[in-house]
Amino acid sequence: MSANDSEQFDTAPNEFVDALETNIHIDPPNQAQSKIDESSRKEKNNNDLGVEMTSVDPALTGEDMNEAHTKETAAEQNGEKGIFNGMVFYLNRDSNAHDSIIIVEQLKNLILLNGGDIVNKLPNKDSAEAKHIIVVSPYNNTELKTVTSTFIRACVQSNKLLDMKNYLVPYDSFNALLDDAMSPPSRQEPTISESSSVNEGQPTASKPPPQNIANKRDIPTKKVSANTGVSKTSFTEEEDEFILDVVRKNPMRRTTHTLFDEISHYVPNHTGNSIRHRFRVHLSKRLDFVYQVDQYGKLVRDENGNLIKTKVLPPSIKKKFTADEDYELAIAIKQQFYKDIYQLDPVTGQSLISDNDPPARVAKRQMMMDPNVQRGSEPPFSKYRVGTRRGPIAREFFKQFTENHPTHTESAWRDRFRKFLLEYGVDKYIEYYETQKANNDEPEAMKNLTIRTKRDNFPTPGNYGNAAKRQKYEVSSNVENTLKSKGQAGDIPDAELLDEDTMKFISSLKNDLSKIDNNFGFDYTNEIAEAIRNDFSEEEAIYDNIDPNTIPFPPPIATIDLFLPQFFRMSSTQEFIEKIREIIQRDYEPSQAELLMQDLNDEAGIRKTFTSSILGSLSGDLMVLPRYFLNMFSKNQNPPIDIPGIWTSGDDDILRRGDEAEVSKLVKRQGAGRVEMRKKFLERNLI
DNA sequence: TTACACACCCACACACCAT
DNA sequence: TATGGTGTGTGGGTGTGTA
Repeated sequence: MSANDSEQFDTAPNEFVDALETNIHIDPPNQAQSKIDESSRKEKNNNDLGVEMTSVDPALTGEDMNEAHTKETAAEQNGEKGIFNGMVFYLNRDSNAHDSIIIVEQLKNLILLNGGDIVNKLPNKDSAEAKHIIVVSPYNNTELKTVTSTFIRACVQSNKLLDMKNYLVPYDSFNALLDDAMSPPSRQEPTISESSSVNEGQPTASKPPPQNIANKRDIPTKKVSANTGVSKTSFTEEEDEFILDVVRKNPMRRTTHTLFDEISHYVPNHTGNSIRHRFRVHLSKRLDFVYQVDQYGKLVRDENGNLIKTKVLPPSIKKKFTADEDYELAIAIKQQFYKDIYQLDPVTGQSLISDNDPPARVAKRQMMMDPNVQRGSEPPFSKYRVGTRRGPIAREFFKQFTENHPTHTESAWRDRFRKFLLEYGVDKYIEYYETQKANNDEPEAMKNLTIRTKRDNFPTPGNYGNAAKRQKYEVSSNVENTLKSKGQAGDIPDAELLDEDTMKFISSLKNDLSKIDNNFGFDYTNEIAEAIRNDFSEEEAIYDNIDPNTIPFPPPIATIDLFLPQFFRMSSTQEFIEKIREIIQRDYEPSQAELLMQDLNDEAGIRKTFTSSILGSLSGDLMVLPRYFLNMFSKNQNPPIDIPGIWTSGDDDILRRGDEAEVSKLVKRQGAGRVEMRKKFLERNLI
C-alpha cells in the first residue's frame, strides 16, 4: 500500500496527533444535537490525514480545521465529483459491527471524501426517507438496504460506483433478535452518541468496541489458551495501517513501549507488547516516511497547515552514549580534577590563581588543592593521572558540559559519570580509547556496569503485556467496576483511570467545598469548608494577585514531562491561567474526577500524572489550582513552597510528627480549616 | 512445521530525592 | 551543595506457545 493510500484509508485519530493520549474531547451532551449538522458538513472536509472533526471546538481543533479548509478549497477548485454523490449512508456503529471504531471512521471518511452523505440516525424502516438510505454493516438487522463495508472500499479503490447487488446483506432476523436482547433499555433506537458519524458525547476512538459477541459476526475471534491465558489474533491490514499512521505521527516515540500500549487502547484485539512486536518485526519495513516533528516531538506543519512528510527519522527519546562522548566526558573530568588540584589550566599550563581572587574562591581553592604539591613542580596534564579520585565535581561542571555537549541532559551526563566512568576508571577509559584509535580500531562505549539487584514484587520494565497491566491496575479495579456499573466508565481507556485513593479524595472535593456531600465516606464538615473559604478570600490578594502577563511564556519550569504540546501551543501565561479558571468553574460531579483530569489534559495541556500530583498537594481543592500555577511559574518552584493551600511533603511530615510548635506555624500559614482537612487526608493515607 | 502474536527480559538514560 | 540511592520507562531485544 502506498503512502497516499495509507493516508486515505487508515489514519490515526486526533488522539495520536502530537500526543497520543491527550485529545479525547467530550462534547457536552446538550450541545450534541445542535452540532450534528455543522459537524456533518465539516466531516466532508476531512483532510487527507483522516483527522476526525469530532469536536467543533475551535480551540481544540484549530489545526484540523485548517487542514479541512485546505481540502475543501482544493476540492472545490478542482470541481471534483465523488462516486457517492447523492447517496446517503448510515454507518452501523454497533460495537460488534466492525473490528474497531477506527474502521468506522475510515469508512466515514471514504464516503464523505467521495461525495456521499451520512445520516446519524436511522429513520423508521417504513418511512419514505428510509428507502434512500444505505446501511453499511456486516449484518442486516434493520430490514433496510444494507451493504458490507467492502462495497465502500471496492468503489473507492476502483473509483467508480460498483453494482451494489453484489454487496447486499440479506436481512438477518436472528441478529436483529440478538441485538434487541442484548441492548440496554436506552438503546431502543440508535442514539446520537452511538450511531452518529460525529460521535457526539463520546470520546471518539478512545473506546474500542468490545468484541463480546464476536462468535456471531465476521470479526476476528480471540482464542484463549486454557493453559497460558494467552490469546492470539492476526493483525488486519487496517490495524497495520493504523499502527503505521500513529507511528508516523509520533516518530520520536517509535521505539517506546508506552506508545504501543496506548495504541492498544484503540486496537482491541492486541496488547501493547504484540503491537510493538508487530511494528518492529513487520511494519517498520513499511515505514517509508514519517511526519516531521520539532525537537519536542510535536508535529510540524507547512504554511498551509499540512503535515510535512520526511524520510529522516527524528532522534528517539533516549540517546545512547557513544565512545566519543565517553571519551570527551573522561577528558573533561580529568581536566576538572587537574584544575582543582593544581590550579593550572590543563591546556596552557598557566596558573589560575590571581591576586584579585575573592575570598570565597581562595577558600574553595585551598580546599581543593593538593597540599603536598609544591608550586612549580606540578606535572603536565598529559602526565597527570586521576587515580582513585571520585570528586567532588560541582554541579556547575555538568551544567557547563551539557551546554557544550547538548546530546544528553545534565542528569544523564552526571549519571554517566557516576555509573560508568567512575566504575570503569577515568584513566583506564582514556587509555583504552586512545589505544584503540592509535591502532585504527573503533573504540566502544562503556557498557555493562550498572547491574542492580533485582527487586521482588516489581514489574519488569518494558513489559506491557496483560500480566503487567493486571498488576498495575489491580488497585483501581473496584472503582472501575463501580463506575462501569453506573455506566460512567469506558469513555476513558482503562490505563487512564485513577487509582482508587486518588479517585476517592478528588471525588470528595468539588469546586465549592461547602457543597461537598459525604457520599464518599469522607468526613468533611461544612464548618471546615467554611473556614477554608474564609481563609481563601483573605489570601487571594497576596497569593493570587500575580499578573500572569508578567510571567514569560512558556515559563522555564514548565517542562515537557509536566505539560503536553497543547500547553506549549498557547500564546501566553494569561491564556493558560484563564483556561484553568474556566475549567475549574465547570460543575463537575463528584464521580467525574476522570473527566476533570481529562479536561485539564486536553484543554490546558497538563499531563495527568502532574494533575494528580498537584491535586494531592492541594488536597483536591480546585480553587487553589490557579494559585499553584501562578506561584509555580513566578517563583520557578514546583511545588511552590510556603503558599497557603499548597501542601508540601515537609508540611505533611510536620502534621505526622505532631510537634505543637511546628503545627502552630503551619496553622498560621494554612489556616485551621485546611490543617484539619489535611489531617484527615493523612489519617486515611490519601496523600 | 513454522510464522507470528504475545509475554517477558534487562541494561541503562534520565530523573528525583534524601542526606 | 555534592553525593548516593533508586524510580521510571526507553531501547533493543529474546522466549514461548498458538494459529
